[in-house]
Amino acid sequence: MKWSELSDNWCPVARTLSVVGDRWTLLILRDCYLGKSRFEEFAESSGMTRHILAERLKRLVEEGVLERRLYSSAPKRYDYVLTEKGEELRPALKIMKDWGRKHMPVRREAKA
Amino acid sequence: MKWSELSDNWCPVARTLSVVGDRWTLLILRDCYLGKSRFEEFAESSGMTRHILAERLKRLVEEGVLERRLYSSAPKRYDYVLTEKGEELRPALKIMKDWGRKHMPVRREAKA
DNA sequence: CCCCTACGTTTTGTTTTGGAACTTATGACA
DNA sequence: TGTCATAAGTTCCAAAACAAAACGTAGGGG
Repeated sequence: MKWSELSDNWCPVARTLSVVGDRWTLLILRDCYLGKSRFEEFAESSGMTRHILAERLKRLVEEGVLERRLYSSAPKRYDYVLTEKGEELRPALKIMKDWGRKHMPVRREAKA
Repeated sequence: MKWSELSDNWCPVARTLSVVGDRWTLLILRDCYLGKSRFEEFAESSGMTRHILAERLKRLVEEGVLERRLYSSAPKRYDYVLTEKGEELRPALKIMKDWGRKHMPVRREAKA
């Protein structure tokens, strides 16, 4: 089954996952909730490749979770801000944060 | 960056995603919260391939989210039940369900 | 015997991802 | 004016993940 098919699944969880159901997308949202909005910020913070980041941002904008906003006109620079729709997923990330703190202790040091 | 590296990330959300950060894994959890526990039930309900399902179940058991339980000894049959750790993610799925209902209406019919 | 159930594994080919270099447009500095 | 820096992407190719379908295994029932 493919992503696109999931978006019309009978189950609302599946439809949600058709938008945010991969680790990179959820890490982008985490960064948004932490106040980040720029391409370079997302790339550095999450450790994902620019390739994947660009693709995920595009989908999040298409789905109305983020809004692409011109923040500098010369040179043209865009950033990404949460819509109300995007804000409404914040509690889900909060639960994942608490769950991670409780159940997934850090075992070794990592750079990212 | 790979899954394994995410598990030692400084961010608890990232560590959580190292376990449940893909659509199939979260769909398995959804099925568990709906009361399903058997391999065939997961396979049919979610539409994922048996290959992927087996791999995800294995990881969920390794991470202590599910428990593999012998429910028939002849022939030997196993199913998968939520641990307390797994139960604690239920609220996150609940939020995704509500979000999907509100923001992701079904556009066409789909079989799965 | 032969087919059925049910939890998987194997195989083969396609799609997605990872990693790194490259592009474009502009500002800053000398 | 030339060179470097910034920042948002794009392009390329190899490696990894995935999809689909067949196969394996260990019984049970007719």
